[in-house]
Amino acid sequence: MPATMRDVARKANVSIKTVSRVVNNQGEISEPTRLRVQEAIHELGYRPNVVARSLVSGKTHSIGLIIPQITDPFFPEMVLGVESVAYQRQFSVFLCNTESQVQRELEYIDSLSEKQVEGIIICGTSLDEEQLSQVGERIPLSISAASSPQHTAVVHIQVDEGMRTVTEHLIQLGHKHIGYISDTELDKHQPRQSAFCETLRGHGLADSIVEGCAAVNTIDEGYRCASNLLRQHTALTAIVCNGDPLAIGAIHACQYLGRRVPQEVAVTGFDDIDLASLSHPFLTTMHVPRRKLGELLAEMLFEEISSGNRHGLIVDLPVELVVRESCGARERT
Amino acid sequence: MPATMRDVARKANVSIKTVSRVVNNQGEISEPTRLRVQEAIHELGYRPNVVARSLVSGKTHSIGLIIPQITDPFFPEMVLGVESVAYQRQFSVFLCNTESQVQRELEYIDSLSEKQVEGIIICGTSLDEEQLSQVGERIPLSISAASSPQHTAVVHIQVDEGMRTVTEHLIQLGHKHIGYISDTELDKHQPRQSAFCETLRGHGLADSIVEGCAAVNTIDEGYRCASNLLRQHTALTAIVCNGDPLAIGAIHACQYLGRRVPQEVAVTGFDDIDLASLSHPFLTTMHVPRRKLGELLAEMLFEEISSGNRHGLIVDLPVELVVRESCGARERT
DNA sequence: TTGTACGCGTTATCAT
DNA sequence: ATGATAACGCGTACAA
Repeated sequence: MPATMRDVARKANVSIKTVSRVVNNQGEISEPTRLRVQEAIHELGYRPNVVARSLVSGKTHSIGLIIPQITDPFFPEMVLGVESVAYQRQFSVFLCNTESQVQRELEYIDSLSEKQVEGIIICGTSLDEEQLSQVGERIPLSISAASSPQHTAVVHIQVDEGMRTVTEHLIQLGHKHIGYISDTELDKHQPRQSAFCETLRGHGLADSIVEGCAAVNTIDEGYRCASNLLRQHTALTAIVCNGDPLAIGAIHACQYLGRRVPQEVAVTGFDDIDLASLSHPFLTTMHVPRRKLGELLAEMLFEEISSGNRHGLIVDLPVELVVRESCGARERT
Repeated sequence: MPATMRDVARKANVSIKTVSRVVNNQGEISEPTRLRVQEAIHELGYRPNVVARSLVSGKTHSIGLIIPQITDPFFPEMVLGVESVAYQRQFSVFLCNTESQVQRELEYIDSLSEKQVEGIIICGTSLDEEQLSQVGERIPLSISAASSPQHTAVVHIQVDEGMRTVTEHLIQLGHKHIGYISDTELDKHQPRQSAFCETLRGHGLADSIVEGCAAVNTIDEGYRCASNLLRQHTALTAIVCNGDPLAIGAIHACQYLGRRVPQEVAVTGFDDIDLASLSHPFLTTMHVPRRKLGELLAEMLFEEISSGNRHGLIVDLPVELVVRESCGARERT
């Protein structure tokens, strides 16, 4: 049973309010009583109870961070970004791992708001615009997403732009039969996928579109999907992957099927995780500034928290093509 | 201003206590009033305020998790382990990233206990046994460490055993001049390092001991240290690294210096992160069950939390040698 | 079955 | 400069 202000007050022969004053350095206090109080605090090992403080102030100095999977190499850096700016602001962050389950995401949102967090950051949500708006209505919300629900601050990673760039890159290298593998549900309304399709269509390659769907962004899934794709569509000379792990799996699949990368099949990734510069061949991919993403999301959230109103800020985060070896940009025959 | 129990009570024409009863499903309540209350709850969008609840119960249903760096590939899986068992128990976890700074670790500990977390898990601490004991004295504490401070539950990763195994492996392959690279301060009292030295000594190779110190467990640091080591000690035919990223950096250094791995220089890692099975050559390393580690730490913590007393449980977590290519176990000439 | 009154540890408003 | 007292939102004991 830790000591309370009351205990300190008794020991120092002062009122509770006086203790409160020295703890928070507010108001004028005579030097002798201040010292008496501080001594009592020290002797009793008194530490303020933030829960009680929060009940009064209505501020918990904590936020929630919801992500699908911390083991997905995309997220650690982004979490780092969030955590570091939260630390600067003296906020604590609840980490919530949904394992990509909508149900769990909803549970976490409820749990967090019951715990009176002052805001929530969601990255890689499974919720729709409607649901996000509802959440943003009652609590500051900062998300990374393609759409821009009302009441929420959002960071657009320019992922469609990026997908267009990669696809153009492959077309320029002479590819006409290009496959697409994604870990998000295949759906022409997905900005990435539609960017991919439209780029092909823009070059008169509409008929060559071929897609595969992975359950999660892992090497194994990439291997599985690419194997299927390559077996069913022998004309394929390139595979665009929406995630580096998928791409690395795809490269393995090519190697297993005896199709050389990049000479016979070109492969591209997305995100530029550490693995991308260590795979063989080195992966051509889109670089996404993940730490920056986390920092931005956090800063936007704190902006809304401190200002007290939901401006629904929107920021674009550019991505950048990193040409390495897996497309044979220079050697393709 | 969210609705409170009082608001609900007024709306439903009942006392606060009655609302409390239906919210917590306790006591007998007549069906009509229960319905009235539930309707009021729904209409007002009432959500219980966990902060107030915590103040009364003294339980916050949250724990703290302190790690050095989430971007170090060792930690995401371990964090996953902790988070998933916390989720099962309906606990929230505060993620605290110290960036390996003692100062920050101490700040986090204070902040967490002020926030009344019910326990703290620390992995990769910079604190000494004394400091950890003090923390464990006033709050359930679960750590992964080499020593076993009082009042704390600890998981021993059998890392000295592992280091011995790797070293033996190299000696058996005929190596006589073996270097050692670690990201922890070089100190003969470090269990890993002393296991390494003693194994060499046990085989009459005491004179060949050579060590390098890395600042952090990264590929770049491994590259830097291994370069120095190889230049200063040309007789080296093997390098033991206390971390896979270091080992991968070391391999790069060998390649850069024109020394083939594993034919001319053997390299071993530690931890068996994903990278280890993707590097070239594939890395021989010690597998550490990281998710299991997180789960264990969490379970031990919850055990102490629910039982209410500090038994200071101690558990050993075995590691396992994974022989891949980087030592040329079969091809060495 | 339902309500009253008090306490949790802190901050804030007014006095003194 | 210091103190008494009432909140904050909820649970619990004890009544009714």
